[in-house]
Formats: sequence, structure tokens, C-alpha cells
Amino acid sequence: MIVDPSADDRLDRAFMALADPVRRGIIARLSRGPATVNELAEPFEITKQAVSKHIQVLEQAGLVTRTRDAQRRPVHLDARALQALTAWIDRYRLIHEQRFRNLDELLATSRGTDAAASDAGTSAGTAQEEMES
Amino acid sequence: MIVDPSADDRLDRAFMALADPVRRGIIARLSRGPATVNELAEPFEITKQAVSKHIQVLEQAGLVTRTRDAQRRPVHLDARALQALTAWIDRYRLIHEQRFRNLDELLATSRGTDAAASDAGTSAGTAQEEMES
DNA sequence: TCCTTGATCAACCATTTGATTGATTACAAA
DNA sequence: TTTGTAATCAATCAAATGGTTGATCAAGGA
Repeated sequence: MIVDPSADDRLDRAFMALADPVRRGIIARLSRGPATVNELAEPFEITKQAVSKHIQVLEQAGLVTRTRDAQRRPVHLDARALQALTAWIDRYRLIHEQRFRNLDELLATSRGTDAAASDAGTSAGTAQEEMES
Repeated sequence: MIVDPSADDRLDRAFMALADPVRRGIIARLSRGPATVNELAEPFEITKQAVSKHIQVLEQAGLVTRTRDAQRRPVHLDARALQALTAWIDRYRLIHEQRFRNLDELLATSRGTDAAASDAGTSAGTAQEEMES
């Protein structure tokens, strides 16, 4: 039904998919190789149907794919979606850390010129670039 | 109310917190420096109360902290939580990629010995290590 | 063909989420 | 003290999530 899942939507689904310990457990298991729904359901105390739903969530998030093997339906991890998540996180984490390095430099050069250090940037809205790529 | 938020709970909250474009926008803005609720609410077409709730979600996830400045309450990014997320993701992404490298080696050494390549590992549960650290 | 296994579909239910409006707290300035 | 501003609290609501049970589909094997 969804025609054009925007970048936002894809990030929404992927982050949401990982916001559940069962689904993270499934990802952890799949990092070691493909598995069937029954195999994936085994460690958890919920019904197979519930696990099947979790796999659907992971699939719609692009984190896993399903193939066919007779009546089995092995689930495979797709690491590219994981990489997209770390890319998003690291982007802003690195901007934040760069800001701290710049602040350190500022403090190192203009030592003694106080009052700019305590909460520098509370209303520092210099360049308003795009929020999400 | 919550006494001991487990590692699972913390990951739950953090991933869930990022599964929303408004909250990701807030994180993006805070990567450039602290901001007040009003400043953070400005780009969005929702009420300040809604933004305040989003900030609470981010705060409970450990992604941001709030300080005091008279009647203002500047919000600061806490990059350590972001690092915890990339650590979790990269852990399993790297295991997955290592498995592919191993598979490549296997194919390189025993070329001609087929049938192990198509779906190697469908029931490969060698070592059952802990799912989450 | 009949039966078993693997997996999904469908309907339903309790809880949570995201948002709203209106009232209230906290602080500063007049 | 009164006024104004920043922010949260409280009550409410529609929609989504996570789980269940029961029925159904698909593919082999007896």
C-alpha cells in the first residue's frame, strides 16, 4: 500500500523495529546466519504468531528479508539497513563532538575571557541546515 | 518509579526515542548546541506541550539532559547514549559481515564443493552466546 | 489421498503513544 | 504586588502496538 516510503519513514520503521528486546534478539540471532520462524521463536516465551509479527515488522523496516525453502521461510539479516542507522546517529554525534572540540579550542586561546564557557550556545542558531538527509 | 532500568530497558527507550521524526529533529538541532523548549518547538507545527513531552521521552532515554537558567530550561544533547546505540548495532553488523567474509573464504578454498553456499547456516546454531550485553 | 509440519491470516483485547486543550507552577520584571 | 513569560501538569482522545486464540494456506511424506 505504501508507494514511496520517505527517508523519514524508513528511519522511523528501523528505529522502532529495534526498540523491542524480542526483535533485537532476532537480529542478534540472524547475525550468525539465516533462521526459520520456529528457530527464532524458540528462545522466547511467546507464540509463533507473535514472532511472525515481529519478523514482519523487521521486514517492513528493511532489516531482514525472507526467502523460500519448501515450506520453510528462512529469514536473513540485511546489514545495509543497520548501516543506515549508524550513519544517522554518527552524523549528529560527530557534529556534537566537533562542537566540543571547538569549544575546547576557544577556551584554550581566549583563557581569562570568561562567561562564554558556562552555557555557550543556548541560543546559538547560526546556520539552520536541513535536519535529516 | 523505575528503580533499576536494565540494559534492555535503556536500549528500548533510546531506540524508541529515535523512532520519531520530531525527536530526531530535536536531536539534530541539539547537536549544534543547547536549546530551550520554545526554540526546539519553533520548526514544528505542534504545540509546545507536545514538544515538552517529546523532550521527556528523550530525557528518559538518556539522550538529553535539562539544566536550569532562571525560568528557562535548556536541553543538552548527551552523546554517550548515542554511542551506546551505535555500539549495539555495530556489534551485530560486524558479526554478520565477518560471517560473509568467512563464507567467501570457504568458497575460495573448496571451490567445486557446492551445496554449502546457497543457504549456508539455515540451521547453523553453533555457539549460543548471549543476545544482549 | 490423508496427515503432519511450517507459517500466515483474521479477529479481538489491553496497553501505550502522540496530540490536543485548559489549568497551574516558577521565575523575573514592572 | 501585579503582569508576563517559560514550561509543565492533568484530563482526554484517536490511533497504533504487542499479545492471544482459532482458522487457513502451502508443501512434503505416509
